[in-house]
Amino acid sequence: MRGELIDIYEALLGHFGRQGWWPGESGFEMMVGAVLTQNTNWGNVEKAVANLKKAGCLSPAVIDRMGPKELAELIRPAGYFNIKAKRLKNLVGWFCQEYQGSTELLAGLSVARLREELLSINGIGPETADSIILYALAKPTFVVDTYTCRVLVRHGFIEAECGYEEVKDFCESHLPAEVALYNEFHALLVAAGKNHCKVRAQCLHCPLEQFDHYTET
DNA sequence: GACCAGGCACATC
DNA sequence: GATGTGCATGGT
Repeated sequence: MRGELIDIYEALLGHFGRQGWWPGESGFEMMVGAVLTQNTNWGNVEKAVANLKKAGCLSPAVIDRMGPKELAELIRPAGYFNIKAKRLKNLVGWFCQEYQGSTELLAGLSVARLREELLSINGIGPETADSIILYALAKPTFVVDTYTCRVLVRHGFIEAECGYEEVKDFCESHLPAEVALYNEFHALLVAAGKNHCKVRAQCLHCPLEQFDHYTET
């Protein structure tokens, strides 16, 4: 018995508990964090966000006006700071120009429209777009990342060759479209991905051990 | 010192 | 269409 996707969720929730994502005090801070965390440890993102706050720069209008060099200096701890400064400027420029830097205005759009617009911005790929829609705007779209794929492949839910949209469609078609569920599940998959080896090594009660198709990779 | 971390765009074949 | 590469800091 492989179990259903929702069983994986329940097992992870039971083991790791609620993750409380996304860390951030405002929708805009979450948008910024979504770009800064690209291929980057969250601890480093927090340092960069703290720099922005300390400098009084964590607002759409300020970042929109800043020079890319100045912005890059502030976000240096997040790594890839030059490219991320450009990406942030692209995102915030669009946000200010089209939506007056208002997350309320942005949240008025449909998920499909938001995805289309976000994906057209250079530097915003599918995971960043979905993270913004789900976490900053609280609208239901499933966020896929490397951990999602790793865990779901291990348990035979998807093929290793599946692309982003395929994995997303699979998850959305096997779960109720609820923001709170999508939110928590993604965070739990990250926790599972991070803790996987440790959990397997140290305990006989890996949260997913009950499921078949379990293979070490 | 090697390896990894909550990706993405672009060049090349 | 698939595969490879640059981007960069900070923790383990």
